[in-house]
Amino acid sequence: MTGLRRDNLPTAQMRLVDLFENWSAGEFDPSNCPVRGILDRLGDKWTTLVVIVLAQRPHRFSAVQRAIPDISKRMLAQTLRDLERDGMISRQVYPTKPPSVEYRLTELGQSLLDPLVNLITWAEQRRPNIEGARAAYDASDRA
Amino acid sequence: MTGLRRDNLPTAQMRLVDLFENWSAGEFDPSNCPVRGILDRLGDKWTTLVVIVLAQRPHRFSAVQRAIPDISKRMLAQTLRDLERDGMISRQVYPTKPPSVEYRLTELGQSLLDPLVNLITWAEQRRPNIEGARAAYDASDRA
DNA sequence: CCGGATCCTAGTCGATACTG
DNA sequence: CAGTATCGACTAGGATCCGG
Repeated sequence: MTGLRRDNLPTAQMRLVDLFENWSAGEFDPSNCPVRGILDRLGDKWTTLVVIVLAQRPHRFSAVQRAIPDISKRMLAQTLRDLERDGMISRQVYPTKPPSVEYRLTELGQSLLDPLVNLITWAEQRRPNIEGARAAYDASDRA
Repeated sequence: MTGLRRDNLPTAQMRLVDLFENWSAGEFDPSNCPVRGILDRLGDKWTTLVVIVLAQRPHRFSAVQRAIPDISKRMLAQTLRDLERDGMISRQVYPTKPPSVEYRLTELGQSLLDPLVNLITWAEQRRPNIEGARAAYDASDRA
């Protein structure tokens, strides 16, 4: 009942079992975990949105800001810098007057779109379940 | 050069274009964005790890803590509660003495494993690229 | 127009101590 | 064993001003 038989498991689960065992073998040093860094970045509130916006087409700084109305300049600049540092987007400066800077996804950035779309699709499909579960939980426990 | 032709695009990108246009049509209210809530949760530093641990098999509270050595009781309890609230895990209390509580993924939680594995796989494959880009960026800009 | 630097607030997380 | 309560440190993030 507590064990896990490897046969007849969904492939995703099997993959995770393998991954986890590999990590555990290496003492599972969390700072060395490749997933943490990636997911932390994706979860940092703006990165995903910026990637989605740039997936449409290259954008200038203020164009990104118009596309995401509730982002501050500070966070936009920081998010763009981090994404550039990770090689996900490229920054092209046109020394016009006034200057303009165009951001676009690199090939690496494009390659993120596939898993990202999977996640978004999952979120869309399962949103009713999640919201239902939340409502039920809140209703029962509030007593 | 700035436009985006719908033909001959990767499917992932096309999906995103569609999604984004739908969102924009509704004024893109960020608080109504289903993805934000999901990704925020996944990015909150522990959720993903806990899901991965529970994907191996059901765990008791302290077993999860042993599997993730650097999580505090406080954060573990909170993460488990949030996941339960979202219907991703179920909480089974055995009124033994001393009490024991077992957590396991629900069907909804299991369904997250597929997109999650995609993301992890992507992160593993692309980690050299990301780390290389980081090193290059830091080397050039430090001047 | 683009974005860096500064200041400050508000939420987040960890350590510790305590309860059922 | 399985949590909760309280506190303090840390930090993400918004507002604003400034420079290129």
